[in-house]
Amino acid sequence: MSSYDPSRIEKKWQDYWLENKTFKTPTDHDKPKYYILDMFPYPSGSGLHVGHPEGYTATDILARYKRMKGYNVLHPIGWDAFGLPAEQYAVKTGTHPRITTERNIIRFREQLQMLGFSYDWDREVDTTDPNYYKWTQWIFLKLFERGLAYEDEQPVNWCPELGTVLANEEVIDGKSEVGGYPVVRRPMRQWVLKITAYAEQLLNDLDDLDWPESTKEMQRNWIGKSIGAEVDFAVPAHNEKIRVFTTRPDTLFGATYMVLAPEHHLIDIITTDEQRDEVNTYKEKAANKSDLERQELTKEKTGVFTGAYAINPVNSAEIPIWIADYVLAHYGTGAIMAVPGEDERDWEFAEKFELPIIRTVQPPEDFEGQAYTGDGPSINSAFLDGLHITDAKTKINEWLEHNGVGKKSVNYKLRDWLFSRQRYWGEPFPIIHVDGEPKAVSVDELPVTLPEVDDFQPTKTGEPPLARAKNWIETTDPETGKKALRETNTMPQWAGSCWYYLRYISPDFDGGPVKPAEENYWMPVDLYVGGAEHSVLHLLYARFWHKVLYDCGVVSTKEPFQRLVHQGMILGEVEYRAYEIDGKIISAEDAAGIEGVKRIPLSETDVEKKEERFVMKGTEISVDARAHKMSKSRGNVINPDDVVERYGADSLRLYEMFMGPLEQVKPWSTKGVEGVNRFLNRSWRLFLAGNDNEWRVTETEPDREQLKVLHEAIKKVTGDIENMRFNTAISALMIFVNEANQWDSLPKEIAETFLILLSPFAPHIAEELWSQIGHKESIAYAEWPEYNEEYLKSDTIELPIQVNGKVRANIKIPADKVKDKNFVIGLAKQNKNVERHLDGTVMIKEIFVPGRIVNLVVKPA
RNA sequence: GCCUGGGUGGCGGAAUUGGUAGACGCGCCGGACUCAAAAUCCGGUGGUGGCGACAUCGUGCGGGUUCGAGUCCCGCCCCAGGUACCA
Repeated sequence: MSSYDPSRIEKKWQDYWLENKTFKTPTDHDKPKYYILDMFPYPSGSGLHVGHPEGYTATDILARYKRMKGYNVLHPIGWDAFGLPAEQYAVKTGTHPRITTERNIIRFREQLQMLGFSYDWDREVDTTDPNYYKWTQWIFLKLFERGLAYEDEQPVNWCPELGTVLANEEVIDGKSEVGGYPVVRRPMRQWVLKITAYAEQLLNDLDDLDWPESTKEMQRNWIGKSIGAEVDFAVPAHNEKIRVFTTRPDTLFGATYMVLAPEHHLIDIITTDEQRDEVNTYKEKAANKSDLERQELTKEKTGVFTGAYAINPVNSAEIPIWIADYVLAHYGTGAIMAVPGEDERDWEFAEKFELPIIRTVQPPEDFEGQAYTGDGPSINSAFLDGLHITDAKTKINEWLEHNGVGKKSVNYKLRDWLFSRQRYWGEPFPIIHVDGEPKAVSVDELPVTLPEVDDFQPTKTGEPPLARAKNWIETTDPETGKKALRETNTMPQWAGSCWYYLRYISPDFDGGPVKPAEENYWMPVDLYVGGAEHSVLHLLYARFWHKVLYDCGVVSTKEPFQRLVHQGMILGEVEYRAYEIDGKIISAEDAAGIEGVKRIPLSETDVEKKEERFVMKGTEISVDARAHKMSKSRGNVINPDDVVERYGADSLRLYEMFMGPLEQVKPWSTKGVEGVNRFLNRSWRLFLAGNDNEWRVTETEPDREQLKVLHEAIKKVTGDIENMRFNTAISALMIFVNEANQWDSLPKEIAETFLILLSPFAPHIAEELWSQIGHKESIAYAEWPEYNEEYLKSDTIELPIQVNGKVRANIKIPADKVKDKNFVIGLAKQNKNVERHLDGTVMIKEIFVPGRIVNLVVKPA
């Protein structure tokens, strides 16, 4: 036996778990189940970073805990392996993305196994595996059959540098998220999924989910439901009408002009000859602006008059029609009625272009602003006068419907999902084009596999890379024997991650994406842990697919993920920086916005805290003190491999959980890792101590005090794991070890229970000591202990005594007397310090909370 | 601007239903062991005053409710993440 040496024991147990398939998912359905899921990683070339093990350790602790509590646990992992980096690497080097991807997966798998996670490695899924994407394609066909997948010409973000189209979410500040290349808008034939058909369900079903409120709120805002009305404004000169959507139909009498989005289809028809040049120029400018530029210029409203007039249906007033880019083509009907009196944007526009403003809601007397958006009685509104907003809306909606010029209407911000990419490394669409019409590939021909190509770049004409595979594209329709062309777009990375949680349930099933009997048992996912950056897109898309699969009868639950938790980001170590200019150090607050300022790194010993800020030691010069996001360019990335090599996987796991609450953003501290490593050393020495590593576990009966210490730990650790408060659970284990270190020996019963408590957090050391005690079986299925209330009781209880709310003494009360008010207060009054504070006062009130506190309220005599 | 979190020692963080603020860890200070160092062990550690017993201040700021507020209420300030002309 030797001292604690993680490098010696960790590999040994990892091999043991793999060989014995310790964490194979049970196939019986006799016990309660617990499905605990991690967001699967994209296997990038740079390997695991310390952010991955954070969420993965949390779920692993829970998985191990639930197994010991007698649950059947499904805890799988896999690879979200389609993606742009492998493809860009292929374009550069000619290496097939499959090669890169396989290499990265091997590395990721090794790294995850090195951390001792209890995944069932027989259920690994890989989105790039044809046996997997066969079912991604199958699900797409379901969408297609149901009319939820359609082709459309859409203005898309074309990135010439990458030679591909990017989704909005991949474009940041007008540049590509990957590489930072410029992006332009260009119309293109695309596949689109009709997620809007599920808008209402996606919104309503959020209510019953145990998710962070912020995430639910973000999804609600993204869906963006608003209730209002559609109103038609006639354009008599052209016998046309313009439909608008408004949330304030009650303000219709205040609509003094209309505005169309520059892309609106009626503009060319209604524009008068005098205005035509000006309108065309404006349209052209708007079209050439990127989304970003259009947003940037929001401060100043711009617009042009079309020369045309529409008729306000409520009062037959003739109002001018303008175009302006503050009206968005893709929201509502792409046209608005402008009500400057009650809308700030319209007010601003009206003022600039000297358009009339009529208030139709009476603002309060002290109101000094411009547009008034609050509630109040209607004015200048004929039959609506006097009614407040809600009633006015009801009445006008009735009027609109009765007169056939409008009706109540619901509108969503959510738009259909652009689902195709002009890339190689993605799932091919199971679609052929016959006579120019898209047609589903029959199910028994799935999967449609990726063809080999000579080059991974798009073609010169901008066609996707698959267009290079001539033999693959040209095919025949087996039904009609006609010539057919395969779809050359591929699916986005989201596709594979939309349903992977189902494939884990029956990874080898060949009758569908998931085996019904198994699905019925395992779904829904009981706990899903992953980054908050997926709050909207991944989680919304996956919910959408799940609902479609529910409607197809493939799954039995309406929602996939019952409980969701986001782990917080881990930042680099805290850095201290001074600012220097021309050789002089200046205060951080003075450095803002000054050119040529250099930032000088300082060590912790160079700085001190002065009131609210950090300064250079002995000066008034303030410095920056903060932790930053880990990034290669900053050079503050912590590599988990290095941490494991120095301190072992158990220390890394323990530290990541001990840093603070899981959900919180927190800075890394190497000293902190050393702290938990010391704790593991101390734990080891509970069992093996002294120079000759004497075995300290004895067959003796534990005493009362030892049981108390142990059962306090059981209670705290159990409750904390249930509530995912791992940091305080670890602190309870530390308290136990600190106490136990003072004992002469360690009774076996206590030793074993402690190891069980420790094992979800630090499984390698727990297995090792468990086997040294003499167990032949893994600790993984040991029974989780229950605490016994009896042992937690003590003979005396310390009770704080307050006088006027300030603690003046702590007194010891025999346990059987704690509820005896007279006894306790009597004892309290005898305490010297209490007596001193009661001296010369009159008692007003005696507060007695049994076992908690005594507060004597007095006033001067 | 809006939405969602969050401000507690030198640092990461604890604190059940409103009931001893600062658990646990880091760092720091002192001591033991050692020729010495590392490792380890023991003790101390919110500020101020006091030899001490104690006293006093203290959970972003200003009010309030309460016998009692980090926790509840009202009004602000600051930080982080998300989002942005959504009619």
